[in-house]
Amino acid sequence: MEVSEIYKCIADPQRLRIINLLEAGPLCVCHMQEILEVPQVKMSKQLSSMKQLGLLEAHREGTWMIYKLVDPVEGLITANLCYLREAACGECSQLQRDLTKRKKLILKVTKIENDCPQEVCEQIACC
Amino acid sequence: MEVSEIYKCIADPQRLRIINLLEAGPLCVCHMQEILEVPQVKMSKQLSSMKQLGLLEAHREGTWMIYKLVDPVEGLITANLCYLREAACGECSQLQRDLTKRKKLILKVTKIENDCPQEVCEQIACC
DNA sequence: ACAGTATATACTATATTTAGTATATATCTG
DNA sequence: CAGATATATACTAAATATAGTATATACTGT
Repeated sequence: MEVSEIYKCIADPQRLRIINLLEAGPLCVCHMQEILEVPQVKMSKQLSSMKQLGLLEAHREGTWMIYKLVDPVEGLITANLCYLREAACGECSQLQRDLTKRKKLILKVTKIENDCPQEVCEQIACC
Repeated sequence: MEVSEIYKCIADPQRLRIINLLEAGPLCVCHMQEILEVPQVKMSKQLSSMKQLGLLEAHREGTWMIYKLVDPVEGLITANLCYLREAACGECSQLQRDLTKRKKLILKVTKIENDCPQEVCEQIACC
């Protein structure tokens, strides 16, 4: 995997937002969709292209597909996210907002099915 | 200037090589052309697009245009270059080779016109 | 004013990326 | 097995980016 591919990936604001979310923990497609407010096709296509690139992995859990970040180029992604989350620009504050939204969503989902321990849900958003 | 624009810029191997060169100091178009071995049009167009983006600045010196890096987003570029120069991938070693080539070229150029102090040439490659 | 060198731009062809609609697949539930 | 939910894919239209050829501009030295 070439570094230029990684940069091409994070050069798209939408994809950067996906990576930002997944860096905080695995998520299923429908939750990402809800957080980023994008149509299903778009989300699915972006995820599958990033998976093909080797940047993401996925496994099925019932009808859900849980995606997670692989970050193969020795933390290049992590380093940049770390940087961007601190930075003061429009895109950067969006990343922060997405993370907040992610937390709220996971909490909400956890409340519905109260038999699932929150630690688990926080990690894989399984229920 | 949006961060995604910066990433879009370094996502192109050719442009990354240009940025890598300029991070080591200002250079004129013809020298970059010689180091990267690309046709004049391509070089010129890439430089002008990066200039329009606000990533580069240029000033004329005789018939030469000297370009230099502006790096406006608080060292995002510098941080990544720092990272990439250490990394072990094809693109990364190319960056190292370009820097070596740059040094040699500047030395060669300096020898021809021996009335110009080398310190100056190293910095702006003026002669 | 002219020839030479360095650089930029206009225009065009081509390739790559993105977005949307419709449809397919996979899994679960009753 | 039928209906519901979640996700993926095929196909197409549209937008963007890239590359090449030819031409223009800007400056220097004669």
